[in-house]
Amino acid sequence: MNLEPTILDNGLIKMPCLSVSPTAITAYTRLMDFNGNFKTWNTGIKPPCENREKGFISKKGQKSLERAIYWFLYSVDPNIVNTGKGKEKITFLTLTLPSKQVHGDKEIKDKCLKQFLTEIRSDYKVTKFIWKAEKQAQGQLHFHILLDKFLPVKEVKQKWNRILNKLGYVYEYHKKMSRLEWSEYRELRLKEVKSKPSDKQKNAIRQAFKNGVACNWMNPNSVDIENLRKVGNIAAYCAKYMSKEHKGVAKEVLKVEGRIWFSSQAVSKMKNLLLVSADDQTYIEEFAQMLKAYQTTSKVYEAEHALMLGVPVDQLRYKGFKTIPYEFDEHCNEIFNRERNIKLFEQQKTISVQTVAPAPVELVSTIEQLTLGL
DNA sequence: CCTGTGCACAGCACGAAAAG
DNA sequence: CTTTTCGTGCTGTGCACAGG
Repeated sequence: MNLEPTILDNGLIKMPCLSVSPTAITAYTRLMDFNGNFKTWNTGIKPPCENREKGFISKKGQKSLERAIYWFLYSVDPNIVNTGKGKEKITFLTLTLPSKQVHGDKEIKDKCLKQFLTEIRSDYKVTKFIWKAEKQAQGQLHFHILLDKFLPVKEVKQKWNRILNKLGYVYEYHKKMSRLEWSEYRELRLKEVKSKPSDKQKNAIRQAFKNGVACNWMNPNSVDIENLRKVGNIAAYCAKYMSKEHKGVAKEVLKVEGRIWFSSQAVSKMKNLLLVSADDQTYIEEFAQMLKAYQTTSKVYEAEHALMLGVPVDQLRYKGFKTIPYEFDEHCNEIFNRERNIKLFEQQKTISVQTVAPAPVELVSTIEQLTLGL
């Protein structure tokens, strides 16, 4: 694409703009008049469309979910995106139903998920979160939630079970499990193990039975907190895990009624920074220099209407680029009150030069890999 | 890749009231 | 007192298709 502004026959300008995300910078063109107002390309004809939910996340929904995840992680701690440090500041949990789902998806979301979110907001001061609803193979609704605090599993489990039992899900579990003798329970659990069970697994089952009896089967394992310790690229992992596309035939039982995902307002307002060079070409010129610096790598992707540099802004900052990273900082201050601390960035510089800079130039073969997080 | 468009409505925020 | 529910206003997403 062309990085120079061009004047059209109708007097409007095709203006190159930059969209800056934590992980990439993309150049594209927008239509402007001479007063600096954006104009739309289209003719004002509204295309016919049916705004109906499909039950599955769309391609576009996937993209915005991924973008929300990247911005969320970056706002909690830039290191999570840049170097992988800071995992202890977030929680990635899965909420499930301990017995067969008998209510509609909307009802469960309204009565249980809504209340759960309200409570963790007040109890743990959670302000940023993203949730995604999915169905398991048997059509059981469950939720993945990414949030900005480190939560204690035990408490969260009790909380979720208490809330769930408003609809009777814990009591149903209790009724089913308290009937079982140890031998029956063991048999049931061993069915889940595909290969020959190890001693460790056998012990775990025995312990689970003991725990179940101890709490009268009223505290099922309905909460799972993902252990992120061994995950290298948290951002890519979460984005992939949460926004994974539904494969194969769109089965009716796997459809989710109503909202598929949502982010809190604090996350919703995090949008990519838009840079327009109205009077001078400072931003575009710096972007061109950036492209030059990375021209031999696979970080540059050119499409017909877009030119993308898949390098994190902070990394560009350490490379010595100033203007765009500075604007990006200002933007971050506005949308999530990041403390502007030059010393912090100087410290990061020394760390990041070692952890980020020597990264081998890996082959990015697809646009998906390059743009993950946009 | 990026944008805009418009409608319905999910669901957030917040406060207040009710329930425990 | 704390927890839960309810009411209201309003934000912003999903949807398909248009443009570059």
